[in-house]
Amino acid sequence: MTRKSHSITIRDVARQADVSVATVSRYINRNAPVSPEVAERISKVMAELNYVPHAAARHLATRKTRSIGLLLTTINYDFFTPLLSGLERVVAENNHNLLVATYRADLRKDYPPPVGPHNTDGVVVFADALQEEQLAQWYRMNFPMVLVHRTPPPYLNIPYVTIENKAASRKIVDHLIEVHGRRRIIFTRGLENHEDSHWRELGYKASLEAHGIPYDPRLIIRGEFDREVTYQEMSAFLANNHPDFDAVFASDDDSALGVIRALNDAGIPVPESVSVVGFDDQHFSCILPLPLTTVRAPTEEVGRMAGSQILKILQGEAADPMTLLPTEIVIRQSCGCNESQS
Amino acid sequence: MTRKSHSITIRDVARQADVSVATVSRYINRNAPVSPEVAERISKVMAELNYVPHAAARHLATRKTRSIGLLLTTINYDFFTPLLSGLERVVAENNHNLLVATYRADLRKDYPPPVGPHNTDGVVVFADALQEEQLAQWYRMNFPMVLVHRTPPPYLNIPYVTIENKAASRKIVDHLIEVHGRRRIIFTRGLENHEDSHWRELGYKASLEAHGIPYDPRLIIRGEFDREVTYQEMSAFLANNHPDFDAVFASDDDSALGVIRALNDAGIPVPESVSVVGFDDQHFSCILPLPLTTVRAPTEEVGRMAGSQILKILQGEAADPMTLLPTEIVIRQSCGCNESQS
DNA sequence: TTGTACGCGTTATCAC
DNA sequence: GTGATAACGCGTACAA
Repeated sequence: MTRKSHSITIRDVARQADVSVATVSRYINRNAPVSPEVAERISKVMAELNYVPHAAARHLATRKTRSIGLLLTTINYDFFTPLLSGLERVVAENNHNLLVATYRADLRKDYPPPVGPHNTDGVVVFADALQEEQLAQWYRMNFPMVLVHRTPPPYLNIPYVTIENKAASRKIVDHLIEVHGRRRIIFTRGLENHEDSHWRELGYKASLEAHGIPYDPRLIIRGEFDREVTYQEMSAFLANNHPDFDAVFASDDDSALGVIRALNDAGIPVPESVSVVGFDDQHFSCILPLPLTTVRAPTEEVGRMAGSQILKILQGEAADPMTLLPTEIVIRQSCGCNESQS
Repeated sequence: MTRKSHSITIRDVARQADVSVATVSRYINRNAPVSPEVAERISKVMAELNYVPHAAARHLATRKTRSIGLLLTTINYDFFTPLLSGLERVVAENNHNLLVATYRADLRKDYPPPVGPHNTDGVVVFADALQEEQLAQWYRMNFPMVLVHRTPPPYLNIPYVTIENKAASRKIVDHLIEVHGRRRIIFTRGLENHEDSHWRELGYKASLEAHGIPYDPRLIIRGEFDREVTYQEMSAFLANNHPDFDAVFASDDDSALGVIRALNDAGIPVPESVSVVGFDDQHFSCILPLPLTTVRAPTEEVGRMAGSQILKILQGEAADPMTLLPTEIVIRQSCGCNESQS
């Protein structure tokens, strides 16, 4: 260590305020009484010097980083905006920092995740950003975690927050069937290994079954929660001679846009000939000239809840093992209804 | 310090591998030769112990955090998704972490920004997240910064990356005038203190002037880059007896949606009676049933460039003082054109 | 109420 | 090529 640091430290403050570093520390952390006049002196010197405690040193001494990590698979979807927004707000309100990182467990098995015990006090893990093995390891060492849009494996008691997928999916498909008389309904799958997609498909099947409609695997289309992929797949479906259909349940709103575009390309009138519904109620969904009938997912609240759960754990409280946020279907016009938009 | 830490340290590795901590450190950082067999031993022990170096300790010793901060005013807009995505990618590729934080300089004058020299090696500052005074202070202490969507005050030589606003705005208004014969064009302003909005307005004015159309302040509407605000303002405008108009240049696509909705509510046909154009080419803009004529802003690249600039600085290289990314107008249908959508 | 001194986990500087 | 060991800046027993 040769290079004398030129940054100002607590020692500089102490010297100028003519007290010990301990006193300055106490003043900063307000964890022990400091006489008013000394406090005044310290405060003034700190302001003069623009002193800000060095985080790393603090972390090392405290063994707390005051920051929490968010582990995502990708940042490509607008879906993440409300999630991030909600999480950041809660985290910031509690004077913590937020580290945002992407990680594809399947791609980088040899590298450790970019956020973890070494640089955060806890992490929020989205969907399948982490593999079970990694979850298990952190679980064993009691590292605080909260899962979002994913349930933990049964033997790992990790708190999670997710949304109600199945019932709402079933309801929206019910609507297609009962109100609009649709019976040949396509489902565009989301990403594999993504529970949301899985549950939505189950809701879809449940509805079909309840109405005595046979499940036809030819009506299941790949979509990956991606507008472009869904557009391609839907177009391919339409191009070949395909089974009849009269509705599409897209696994999310973004895919629904891909579906609609493919349908438009093919000259199939929506919603007259084919009803289209989605999931999420994204930012754009209500404003489309053909407003989307969809399921409202409280994504921002998922972010907030994840934040408050992880903070609870950090404060030594027990987190709720499971937070299941309600969803509701919102009927607009892409299904064929003609209600006023909301 | 009472609580003996149970985390495994470099010392544990050293002991088990039967070498000194210095050697382990050398192995980890590959900054000095280590005999192959020793390397092998260390490597094995590290894997067994799941050892990950403690970031804070490293930071303290190195005086480098290996993380960069992103300072935003808010995360409410989908606009940030590509920005964040681009930035995160570059940052991660260079083995750095990304701290995302919001800060409203105007609201919390007494609190220091959540990211800064104390916990990052450098920050990317969006628009007016920071006040000049703070910029100046960090500049004086040589703290690495890159501004995005903002130019630094003239006396602060801070690198910035932003997009070409004025020329594109002028071009899109030219289009309205020259191709569609519009002459009474509304501009919905973005946020105050936001340079993008400012430059877009200048482009708007330049176009008017070039065509000999008088500037009418009554045609300037508040919008704040927000769909809802713009909707309200536009509706209010329409409700009172207002001057004639035949087109709207919205300061961003999100506002354009608010405009269109207000117009729809009022029964004014778009684009027949009124052309509407936006700015940004957001994710949803091309898929609208009335695809939006707008300006394509390379927001993801702004993120990437900001990342590479700040990393350059961290590596001791000089950053480009200014990075001005080109924009291009994309003609779709909301202006009245009937081109195929892209 | 205040000060002294040690430890947090790592890097880097010496010697060897 | 390797091993001791002093920093890095801060928090906190413990003593006063």
